[in-house]
Amino acid sequence: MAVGRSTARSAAGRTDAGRGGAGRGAAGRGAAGRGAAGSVQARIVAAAVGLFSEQGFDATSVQEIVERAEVTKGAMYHYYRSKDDLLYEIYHALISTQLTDLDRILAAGRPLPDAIRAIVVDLVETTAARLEETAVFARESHRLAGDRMAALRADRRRYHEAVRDLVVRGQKDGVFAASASAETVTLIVFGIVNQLPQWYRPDGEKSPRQLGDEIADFVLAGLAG
Amino acid sequence: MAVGRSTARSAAGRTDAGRGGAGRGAAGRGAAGRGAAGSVQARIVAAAVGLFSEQGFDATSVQEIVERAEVTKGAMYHYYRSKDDLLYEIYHALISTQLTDLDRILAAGRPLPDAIRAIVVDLVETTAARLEETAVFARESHRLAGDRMAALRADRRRYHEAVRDLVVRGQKDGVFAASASAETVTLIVFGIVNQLPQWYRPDGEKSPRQLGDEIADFVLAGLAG
Amino acid sequence: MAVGRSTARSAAGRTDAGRGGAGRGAAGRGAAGRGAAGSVQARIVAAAVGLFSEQGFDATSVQEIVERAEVTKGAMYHYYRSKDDLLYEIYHALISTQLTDLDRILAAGRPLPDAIRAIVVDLVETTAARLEETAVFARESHRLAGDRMAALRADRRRYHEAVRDLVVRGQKDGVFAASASAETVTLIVFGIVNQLPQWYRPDGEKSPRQLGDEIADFVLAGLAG
Amino acid sequence: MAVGRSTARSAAGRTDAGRGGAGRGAAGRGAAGRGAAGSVQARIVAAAVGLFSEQGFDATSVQEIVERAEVTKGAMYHYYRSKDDLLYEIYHALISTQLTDLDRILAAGRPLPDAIRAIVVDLVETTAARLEETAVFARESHRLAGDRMAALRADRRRYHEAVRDLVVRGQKDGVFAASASAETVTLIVFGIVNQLPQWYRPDGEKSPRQLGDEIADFVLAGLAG
DNA sequence: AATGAATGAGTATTCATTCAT
DNA sequence: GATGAATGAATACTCATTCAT
Repeated sequence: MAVGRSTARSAAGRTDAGRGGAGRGAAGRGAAGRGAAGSVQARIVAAAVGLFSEQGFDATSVQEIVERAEVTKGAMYHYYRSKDDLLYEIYHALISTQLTDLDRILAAGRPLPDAIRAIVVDLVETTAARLEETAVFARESHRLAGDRMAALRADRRRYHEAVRDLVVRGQKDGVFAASASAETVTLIVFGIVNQLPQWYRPDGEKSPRQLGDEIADFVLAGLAG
Repeated sequence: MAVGRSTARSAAGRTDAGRGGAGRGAAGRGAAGRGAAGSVQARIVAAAVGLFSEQGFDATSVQEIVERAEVTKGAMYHYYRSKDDLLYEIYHALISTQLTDLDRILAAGRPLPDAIRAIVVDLVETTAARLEETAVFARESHRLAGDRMAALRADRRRYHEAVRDLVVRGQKDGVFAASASAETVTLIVFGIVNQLPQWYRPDGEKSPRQLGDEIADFVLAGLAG
Repeated sequence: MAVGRSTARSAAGRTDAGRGGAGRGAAGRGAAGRGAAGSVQARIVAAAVGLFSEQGFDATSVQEIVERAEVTKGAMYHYYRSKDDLLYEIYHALISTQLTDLDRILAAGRPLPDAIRAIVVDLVETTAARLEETAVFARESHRLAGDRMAALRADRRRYHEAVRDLVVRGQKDGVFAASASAETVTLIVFGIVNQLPQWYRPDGEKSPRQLGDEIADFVLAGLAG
Repeated sequence: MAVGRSTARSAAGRTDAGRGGAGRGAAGRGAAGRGAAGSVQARIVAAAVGLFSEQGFDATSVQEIVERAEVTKGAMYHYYRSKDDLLYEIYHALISTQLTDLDRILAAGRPLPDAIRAIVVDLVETTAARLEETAVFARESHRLAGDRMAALRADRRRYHEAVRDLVVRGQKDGVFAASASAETVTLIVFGIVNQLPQWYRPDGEKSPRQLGDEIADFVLAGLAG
């Protein structure tokens, strides 16, 4: 759904509101006539996420994307200006969700260790729910360079600094040990999350919640020194 | 030097050994005639590592590699069968070094926490010394899939299992807490190392040794529970 | 106005006449709602002329035309069958005006040198007033080849032959020298006019009238031998 | 031949000297195996000139060029960086020849009317010999805009100014009348030449020399006032 | 040991146009 | 009268690789 919202930015103006509601259950001839579900935009983004995560951005051709999405190339370029634009949508959707969660957790004003645990668990859970997006993001993060991506870089930095500040406060208050610098610990935490798609398997025995707790245990124990 | 050894493996059949000992003397001429230092092979691999780490494997053209290496395309294909072959060399050189170090550390038979620390510090140090190789490795690891890369996959798994076994033994002996599973902890450790190229800057204030100790502190504290 | 008349000819069947007289009043609404002046058709043709003259026909996309005209693509295809159709309108409007002027001049029955001067001055003046149209015409004249353009080719030939006949008569009467053939002189005159858009600048110091006289002086001196 | 020389600029280094001479009569397997004559570069340029003059630069696809040249697309891009590069070569070859001729004529130091006649005749003759190149040049001259073309713009301006200066001197000396400005006359002369490809037919009854003299007669008569 | 010409399949993107609404 | 989604063929250009020399 967040995807739908964000794609509207590059689509010619038609938002989800214009589609989903009542009275228009058929969602257009095109969608109904295809095997795949969802709007044209959603199908394109889903196909792109899947392929980018499997093969990498450069190794994925636009041809492959439109074939998997069962859409013509022209249709794709009707909604997205370029292949890069598609990547932007993917990044944007992922970061937006996580930032919203972060703000909610910070607003709750819990004790530091609880806040850290909540953040780690949320990161692990949202990442587990969006393994492919995270894989793409981690692998192609150098593409955040252009002007287009400036807002996303800022979002990412805000998340990073929020976590680091929590660690700093904990070290000042004596709740956390200072053996490792707050910056290093923060980088470690994001490093762990970014690597998750490399090894976490959703069909494994551990639930995302369990894994999140396990990682939070480890991180908090490390912070306790 | 390790690079030199490994490239012989992939030379298209006309390896040094195949040419007979006599021709050896001429090898230096090409290198001396160019502005850059090192043998032709070394220059090619160095150029490839640099470009792969900056732009990714797919985004790097053979043309770019030979231009940076100041070598003709024909020359490159004289030494390497393909662009993939170049990637193999890079992986091989990195894994070989780290496995050799691992064996040395294990052979020393130190107490478990010391061994873990030694491994983490060594990984951080060798990674800091080969940031680009590690960046390539982490990013393009899915390319280990083919037959060609089977040996490398096995090496990597051996390293992984050695570390996990140390953790398991520590948990059995009660030296380490069991709150996080040995497998998860191991994956976390390699995750941290693989992410290092994303944020470690060699010109920063921390030496690799310091950083290695800091990370080892964190990991051991996490293991201590 | 000439444009307005001619476009009716190419409208896809739903011309004003076809719609019935009643609907006429609404025609102004669209124009008033936009920033640009003029009817939708006039805006489209003006945009096309400008772009074709700046970039050439092939280098101009329909998208660019409708953007400059502040019109949707669908609207454009409502009025014009194709991009070629637009070119036809431009040619048609230009040639019609000039042929009308020619007939007026010929009908006046002045002495030969005066008639030649009047024609040259008129050509220079109407060309200066429609520099862009002339630029398009001169550059894309090979597109007059198709069936569609047959009438325009005939018009052009009539103009050419009228001028040549004047020269022939002058040479027979001894008013003009015969050093250069009448055909060559005629081609030279049209060549000069067709090239005008390449160098005549409306904001320069010479008025079209002055320039026309200067060129007529030159041509008549050449004819005088 | 001039074409061959100029293309060497963008070819990888192999000049005509490396081909044409003795001992290599076969001119390479590729050339001998094809129906068309000449080196790969010459065939490509010839095909491009022909198509550009027939259809225009934009209307001509690279595919068409390589098909007519009986060359693969890759081969074309081996020798020319882009389609624009091809245009540059065509312009360059044409302008170079004409400038060389101009310098020879100016160096002869003949009386003004004779010099003007020599220039006009030479322009008409070289243009008649390179009708297609001139057609392309006249039609696509707006492409001289980019940085790449700066040298060509300068050459063209030099030619223009040389002719204008001759006219100015003639007017000062009283050899030529001043009814039309020197600048206008110069523009007229080049206008006539640029338009030549539109109507001159090499299979017609007039030889280039005859036509050149006829045009020179007309121009000199115009100048005499 | 090394060159550079040549290949041909593949790339992302743009195009004029159609059509249901 | 006008919209905008959708098409599919065409575009210029790049690629890793081969091969005769």
